[in-house]
Amino acid sequence: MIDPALLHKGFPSLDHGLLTELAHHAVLSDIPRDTEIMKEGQHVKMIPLVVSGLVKVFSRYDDKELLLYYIRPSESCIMSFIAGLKDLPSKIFAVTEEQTSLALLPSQYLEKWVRDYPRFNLMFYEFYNLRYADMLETIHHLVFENLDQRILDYLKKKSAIKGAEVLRVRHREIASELGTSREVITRALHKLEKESKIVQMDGQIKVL
Amino acid sequence: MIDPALLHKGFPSLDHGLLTELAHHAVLSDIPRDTEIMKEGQHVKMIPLVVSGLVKVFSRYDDKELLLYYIRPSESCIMSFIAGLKDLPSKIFAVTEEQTSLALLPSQYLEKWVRDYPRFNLMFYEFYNLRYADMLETIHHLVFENLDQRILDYLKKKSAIKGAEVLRVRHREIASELGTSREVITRALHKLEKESKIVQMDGQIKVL
DNA sequence: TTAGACCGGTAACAAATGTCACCAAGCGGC
DNA sequence: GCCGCTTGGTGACATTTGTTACCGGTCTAA
Repeated sequence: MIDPALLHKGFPSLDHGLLTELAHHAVLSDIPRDTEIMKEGQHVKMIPLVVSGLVKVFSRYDDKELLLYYIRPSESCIMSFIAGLKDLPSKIFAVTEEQTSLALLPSQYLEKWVRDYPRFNLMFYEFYNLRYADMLETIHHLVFENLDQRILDYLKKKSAIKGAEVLRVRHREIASELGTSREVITRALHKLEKESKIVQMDGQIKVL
Repeated sequence: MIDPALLHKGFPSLDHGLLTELAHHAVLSDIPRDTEIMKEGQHVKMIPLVVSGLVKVFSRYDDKELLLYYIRPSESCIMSFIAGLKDLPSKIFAVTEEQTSLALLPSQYLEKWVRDYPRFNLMFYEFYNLRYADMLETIHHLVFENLDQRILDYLKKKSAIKGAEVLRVRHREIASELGTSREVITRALHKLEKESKIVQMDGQIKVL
């Protein structure tokens, strides 16, 4: 049971009845940064609504990873929703990128909410749309852009999401999130710097 | 107005009330093969349910394309659903790959159906899941596989979807759907043939 | 202080993919 | 037949990306 007002703040489209219903069954969970909250193959009992913080969702194969998208405050994880609704295993990984606060909804009530609350459905359709758009964008980058451009887009997006002009991010992390290797990133970043598209200074990167 | 029995056949999970409601407003449309039924930027007034045939969905940039997924009988296009629900423009293209029969649902009733028929929601969640899985798979192929393996997977999938062991497909078409060029495909197919993974004979390809 | 860990830098090379130029075979229309 | 078109085949080359093997700097724990 959590405070309905807290939910209302992040999810203002939900009407009163649904809000109290959700708040009644939800559990609030504070999670430190860099914590894995979902891994591949895992079955899900709780659907998380992100109240504050930031969650990174990615795919992994062998040792290689690829960033798929971020889940921001007032959003949720549709993989959990799917998995909860049909008791399927997850195909992706999720890690908190910052200290994050989640409202956890027990998946046993999902069917009821889907049945009784149209707004609940509209909300999750909205979340699906976000992810569909994200995945499509990711595919676009992969197919139609070279690595330099991908890195640039990645940095711009990261700046926007973090609300920071200057990024403190390791070459190794960029490499991992773009599914390539550290040396390649170092090389490309230097090229971008020569082309005056970014500036690097003591471990920080700024997109121009 | 179309025959509810026709809809029931392809979408047996829908209950009687919903079925008659949908059938009442739906329009049946037969479309020849290789017809573009949705293009980027287009606003959508009708949500298609595929009754028979096959629809190919892809992304395009400049002259380059990439196959995203197929929409098969008893499925629908979630991009239309999104676009219909929120009057947003499409970000993808869709083309009939075979002679195709569609049941078109006017998007003006979407909100009502979402509100009144839980099964309607469950059905579209199911469609979303299909697409999410498809896109994730596409990303996997792009990031974690080389071109040879991608081609092989592409051919296998195409065989499965068409229900044909032997494929009659142009090198140029494969190239287009994988977002690369014809020469590259020709070269790779020969390599696969040398490795005894496929056979090519007078314009046909068989996966072994 | 030293050992180990991480970070970024870099050269040289390997492999994968994209591009260009051209050719030959088949096929349908006239 | 001949023309124009599409299809596939192929070599040579450019470009992009991945890999390997180093280096030196910085930081921290012992």
